[in-house]
Amino acid sequence: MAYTKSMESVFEIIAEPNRRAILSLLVSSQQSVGEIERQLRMPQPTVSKHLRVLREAGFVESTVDAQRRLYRLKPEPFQEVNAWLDRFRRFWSDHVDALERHLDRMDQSAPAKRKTKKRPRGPNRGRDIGEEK
Amino acid sequence: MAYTKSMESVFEIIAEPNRRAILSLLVSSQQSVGEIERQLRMPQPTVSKHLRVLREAGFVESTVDAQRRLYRLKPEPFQEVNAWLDRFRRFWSDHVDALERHLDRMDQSAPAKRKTKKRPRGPNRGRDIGEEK
DNA sequence: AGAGCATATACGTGTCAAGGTATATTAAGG
DNA sequence: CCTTAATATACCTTGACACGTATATGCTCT
Repeated sequence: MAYTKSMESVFEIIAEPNRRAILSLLVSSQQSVGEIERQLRMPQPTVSKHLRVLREAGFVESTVDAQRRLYRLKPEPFQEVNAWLDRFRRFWSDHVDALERHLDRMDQSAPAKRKTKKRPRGPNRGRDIGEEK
Repeated sequence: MAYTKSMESVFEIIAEPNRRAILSLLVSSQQSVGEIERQLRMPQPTVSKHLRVLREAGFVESTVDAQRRLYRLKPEPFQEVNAWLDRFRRFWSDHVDALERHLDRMDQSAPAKRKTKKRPRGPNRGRDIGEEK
C-alpha cells in the first residue's frame, strides 16, 4: 500500500534538459509527439516517456487527434515555481544594486575580528526561522 | 584551462529538497554551517556538501569568521531561473486562481505506479514550498 | 605544542532516473 | 482482416548522486 508517493516536485521535473526543451517547444503552440520527436531529434520512446512525466506532473495535457496526441502546456506548475521564486525575489528586484551587496560584503570582511569566545546565541539578528510551517 | 567547472544547470541544483531548504534558511540572513546543521537537523557533512554544490553553482557565497564559514545568498542564479520562467509567463498570468486548486489537488493525485519513494512524509502535505525535512 | 571545535573532504554503498531496444496498443485505410 | 502509422510501455543497463561513516584540514585558545 501507499505505493505512489510519487508526487515529484516541479523542480525535479524541470531539472531534466530534454523536458525543458519540450516545454520550450510547446510555448509556441501545441505539438504532436512526432513533431516534437523531429524537432528535437530525440528518439520517440524518449519523447513519450518525458511527456508522461510532464503530464503526470501537470505541466502538459493532451488531446487525441486520430492516432496522434497533441500536447500543450498547462499553467499551474509554472505558477508553483514562480511562487517559490517569489521568496528570493527581494535579492534582485528590490535592491538590484550590486553595489550595496558589495558593500555588505566588505562590511563584514573588514571589521570581522571576532573570536570564538562568546557568541550571543546566534548572530542572526531579526531572524525568525519560518520553521515547520 | 578548467575555468568553468561542471556547470550544472541551476535547475538541477534546486531539484534537491535539502538544498532548497538551505536556500530558504538563508533568505532570512546569513548562517554558519553549524546553524544550518542544527536548524535543518541534517548531518554536518551533508550540509557541507550541499553548500559546496550551491557555492559552485553561484547560489551562495561564504566568508570566513574564525573557524566558521558564513554563507549567504547570491542573486544571479535566481535571476536565471526567473528568466527561464519568463517565457512561460503568459500562460499563467491569466489563470492566477488556478494555482490554489492545483496545490490542493496535489495530495491525492496518484499519477504513477512508481516504486516507493521516501519523500515528504506526514504533516506537510504534498507541497514543499514552505519547508521540508 | 596540544586540545578542541568547526568545517571540509574521501570513500564505499544503495537508489533511482534516463537512455536504448524491443514490443505492445490503438487508430486509420485499403 | 491486415497493414501501416503514431504513440505508449516493458525490460535492462548504466551512471549520477545523495547519504553515512570516517578522516583530514584549519582555526583558536590555553
